[in-house]
Amino acid sequence: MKILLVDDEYDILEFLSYNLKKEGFVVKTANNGKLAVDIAQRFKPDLIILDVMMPEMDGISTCSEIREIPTLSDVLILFLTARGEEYSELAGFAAGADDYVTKPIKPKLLISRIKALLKRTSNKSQQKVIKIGDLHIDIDKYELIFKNNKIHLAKKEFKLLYYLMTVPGKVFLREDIIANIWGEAHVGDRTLDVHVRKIREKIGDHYIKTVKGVGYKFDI
Amino acid sequence: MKILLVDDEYDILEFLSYNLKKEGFVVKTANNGKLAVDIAQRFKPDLIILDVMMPEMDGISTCSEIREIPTLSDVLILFLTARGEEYSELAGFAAGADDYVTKPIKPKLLISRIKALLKRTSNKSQQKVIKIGDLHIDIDKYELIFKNNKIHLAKKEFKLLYYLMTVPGKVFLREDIIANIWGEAHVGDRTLDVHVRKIREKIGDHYIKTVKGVGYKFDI
DNA sequence: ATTGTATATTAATTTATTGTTAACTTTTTT
DNA sequence: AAAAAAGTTAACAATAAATTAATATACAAT
Repeated sequence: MKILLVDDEYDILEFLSYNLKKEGFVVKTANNGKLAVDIAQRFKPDLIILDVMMPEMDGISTCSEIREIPTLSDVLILFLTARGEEYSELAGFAAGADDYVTKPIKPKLLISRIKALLKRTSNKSQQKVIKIGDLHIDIDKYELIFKNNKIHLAKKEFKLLYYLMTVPGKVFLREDIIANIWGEAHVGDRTLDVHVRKIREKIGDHYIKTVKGVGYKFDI
Repeated sequence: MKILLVDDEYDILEFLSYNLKKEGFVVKTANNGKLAVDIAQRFKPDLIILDVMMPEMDGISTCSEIREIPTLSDVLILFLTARGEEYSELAGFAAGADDYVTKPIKPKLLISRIKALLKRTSNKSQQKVIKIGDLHIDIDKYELIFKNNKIHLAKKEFKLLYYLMTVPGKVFLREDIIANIWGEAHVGDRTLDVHVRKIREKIGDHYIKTVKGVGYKFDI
């Protein structure tokens, strides 16, 4: 997976580049919008990470320009914005952004979001119904059936259980779960546990297993 | 599903093309009516999105021309019109349009409408009568029978109940319901609730279930 | 055109559900 | 035994929807 990083600050380019390469991404960088557009056309990245605030040509303009290049029309674009720049979320999505992450950047969060983004576009055919053991979850009906009885789950509970059930047996990292269910929002340390507990109350303890220090997994 | 996009403005073609491709549609574009007719014959799209206002050959003429081509006679046609162009709605439907959306275009709304449109026709066996439990709804007669008694529903109530009944059990998102029943009009936040309540008053509470934070579903 | 009636929408308020946090406990790891 | 991580509980805050009543709109009959 190829990523083009665009930011005017050299330190940030270095820092992110290092972290992304460590994850196995092929990374190229550009320190301004003009250059980014040039490089993008030759490099053909899968994802472009754009800083919103840059001198001369800002991220939004760069994004709009990229979206107009037919060969790049479906590259993913992720914005980096400073917290509190209200405008950028709207303007960014309007310009064709796929996601955005606020600074200061936590590499792990960023990587989590990137993976979610890449995955979202690769598995188009998301499974609508998953059956495992006594459980049967249906995203269209927003319904969970457990031993032939409908169980009511609140939205967050449903999303969480569904997420874990998408790959039974796989351990999902706490941080990935949070990035997926909550996105940006800063959520307290115990919030996820409380939701897990609520689900366990309804379907029993054994389905959702804790992997201490790592995360949770769904298993029979 | 194949879509042919026709607009004279390059920006709009790009913008919509990007958004539609992201949804998994196969998209081709044309920047004038003449070209559109040509491409349509070879591409055989399921849906043609036509801007009404175009120099030389406008959307309405293009639409009429397409409707006269036997192999394209049942392609769906959706118009894009600028808000306030009163005439186009009437003229458009007269020329054989299936739906229309006003600019500025909100991609989510557009996609919602497109899906509704495609579904409506793919369900060739568009059920005129749906029977579920004690209910029996007949779209032609505009009639609802509940426990062998005719129940009178106002137009909006009827459309809403019918929409939910088309796929029993499936949760319809609030935004999709609104896009489908109200279309363009900006409708207040509680309007849908009030209509749901009126239906519930007539057929009892349990048929229409609320899925908090998501939408409503029809279920027995 | 005027009136009456049905229908649709909004606004204000209430109710219910859902989500989050904080404080404390238990379990696991080192 | 200490530290770290997760479990548990209950309080509360936030959110969404239900409800009600008041208005607005549309439509038909006169």
